[in-house]
Amino acid sequence: MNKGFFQRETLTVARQLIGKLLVRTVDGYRVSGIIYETEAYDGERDLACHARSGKTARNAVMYGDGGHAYVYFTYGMHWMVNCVAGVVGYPAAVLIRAIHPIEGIYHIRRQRTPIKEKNWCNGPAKLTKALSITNKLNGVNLCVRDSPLHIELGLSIPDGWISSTPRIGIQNTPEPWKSKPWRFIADLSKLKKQF
DNA sequence: TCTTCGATTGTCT
DNA sequence: GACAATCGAAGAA
Repeated sequence: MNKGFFQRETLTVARQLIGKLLVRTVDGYRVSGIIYETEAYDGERDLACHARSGKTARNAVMYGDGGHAYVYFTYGMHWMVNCVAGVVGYPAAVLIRAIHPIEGIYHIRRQRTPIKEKNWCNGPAKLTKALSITNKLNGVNLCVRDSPLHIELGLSIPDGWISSTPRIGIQNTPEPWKSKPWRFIADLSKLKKQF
């Protein structure tokens, strides 16, 4: 994807990332999946966003240019991957919550065994495990094909396949942020019929 | 299928 | 010192 794709309103980026292909390159081979669930985190005003208390060493990448990866560690054991949205100076990102595996199934199976196949990539920390995404990829450019992690055009998803709900795992966030319908999720059963 | 609960450590107050 | 943009096992139904 070109950089302009990411330099837009965070909610637009979150919606448009549904159906795109997330590609991880490991030792020259591709491990990838179609994105079908995302969440938008939009600026310092958004009290669910990591940038709510200003710039820190951890969230610095979010303040940079759109089209880069923001990878962080949480719950003492999990990595999460986001696409930075917007332009330099405006902290915003879109969390990738779930993907449908397409390439590199062998790699994914090896990472996720003995978990059942349907649960390989249906959660933000699950897909980072499946694609071997860690803090080493924090800040990488998602717009170039030779990057170890990047986004490609994938499928066009009809609006009718997508629903939006409040974001997950932000129970202690004050309103109105807790209830903002900034989570986008596509109907996986319909998506699967494309293959 | 649903609910509960322990795991485990970087980051910020 | 508290908490976190979660996961997966175990037990109940």
